[in-house]
Amino acid sequence: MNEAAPAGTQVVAPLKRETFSDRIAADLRRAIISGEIEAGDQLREIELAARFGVSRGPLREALGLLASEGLVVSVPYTGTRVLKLTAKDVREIYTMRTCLESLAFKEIWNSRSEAFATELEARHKKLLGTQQLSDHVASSEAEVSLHSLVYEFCGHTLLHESWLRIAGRLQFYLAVHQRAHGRTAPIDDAHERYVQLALGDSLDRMLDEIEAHMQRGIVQMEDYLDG
Amino acid sequence: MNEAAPAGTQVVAPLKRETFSDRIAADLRRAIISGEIEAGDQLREIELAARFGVSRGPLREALGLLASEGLVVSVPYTGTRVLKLTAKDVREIYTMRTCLESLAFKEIWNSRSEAFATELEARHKKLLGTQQLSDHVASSEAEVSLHSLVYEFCGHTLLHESWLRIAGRLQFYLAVHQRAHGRTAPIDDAHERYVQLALGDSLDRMLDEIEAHMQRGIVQMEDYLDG
DNA sequence: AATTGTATAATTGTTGACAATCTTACAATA
DNA sequence: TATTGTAAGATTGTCAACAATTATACAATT
Repeated sequence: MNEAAPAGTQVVAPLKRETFSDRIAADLRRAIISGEIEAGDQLREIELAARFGVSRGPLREALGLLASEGLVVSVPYTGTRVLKLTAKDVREIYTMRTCLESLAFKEIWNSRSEAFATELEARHKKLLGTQQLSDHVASSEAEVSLHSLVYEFCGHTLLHESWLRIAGRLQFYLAVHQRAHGRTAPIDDAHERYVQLALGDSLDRMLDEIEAHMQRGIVQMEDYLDG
Repeated sequence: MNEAAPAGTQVVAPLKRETFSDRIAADLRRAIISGEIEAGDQLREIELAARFGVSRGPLREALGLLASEGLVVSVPYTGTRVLKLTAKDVREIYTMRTCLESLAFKEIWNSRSEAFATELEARHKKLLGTQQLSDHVASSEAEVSLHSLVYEFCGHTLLHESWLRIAGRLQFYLAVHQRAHGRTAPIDDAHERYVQLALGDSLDRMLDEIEAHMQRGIVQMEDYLDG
């Protein structure tokens, strides 16, 4: 092999040109989260290619992206289906979140900016708005967006990337769960407390809140499965 | 309230048929980690397709897999190049490892099996062997394999998956680093201590060791960059 | 009725050709 | 000299047809 790039030149913000597969992956993601395509459904390549007006090549690439996010699972020569979440899956999502989000707050704690605070409150307000409108999809998106903030600001690229890889599954679960419940109203003031502590002055209390927040999420899921 | 065996058809070990892209991805991974393809090199699809005797379709899929592992980075219409690790990248890998491996040990601690202990010592012995042979590739693989064990045994699928997604980058770094150093001999008895504590009876001491282990890794990397 | 074998259909895996985009070299211009 | 425009080449993106594999229906057999 040959030819590395010149040592000095640093690639900055490649300004990625959008390719078909990106748009298709986004559309499919939306369709899955909104419930238009249900959990367990098979995603047929020919059918979807026709629907999006492309050939199977780019479509396969889009499915590959979704598979890397865990939203679909594909078996060679058999097909790819929309993820069917189990209770174990959800528990794992929450324990992972505890771990990742704690690290994110540790990383950002001593350099929380004004912009961070502003944006955090903006996203919180947006979440409250969607909850009042009973818009399940927008609500799940807003909740994920609220929690995404710390990953976006903490400056830890790998951590942010790891978060993005499970954020889709979380949003999928939240949307499904809320649809099943038939409500989007918050069960308590958890997010108020979350925002307040995130802007407060005790990292330890924030970390405790994260753990408690996730634990409540697990309990809520298990209650739902029992009821 | 736990555990599986739900009604309905359960997917049992799909026995994945191997497809071209899997084998190609594995071969490319090996070539990248061994240094046959150097960091920063461009991976040309036509050239690689010819080398592996396939068309560009499966090859592109293989590149997609490597991209999802972070071993290569691709820009639309421009190409995909082998990852060039920065000091920041390496620091992030180690802080992520601290976070993930701690969770893994918390999960497994009270259910460590006899098989776990046996396999841990087996992999440790294998690591020592490769280090004496000064085989950089095998040594980096053995070291990653040693640390992989806890993820394989802890029963946390999502955690394991997250680990696999950074394990390739870690092995890549270890191999590059060891080649640059020209040695594979351990700098201290870190792995002895790691194994001993992993089989010991204090989770807290194990967690401390993980943190220290990763911190040493970062320091070692920074020393190398300065020297 | 349950099981097994076989032909058929449906679906994914793979290929080679063509289109779109980027990179490079180089001449024209100020 | 430095800059800009342009054309050629190289590389990736996309497509439509073909091959390999799996799933289904159904008859034959026990």
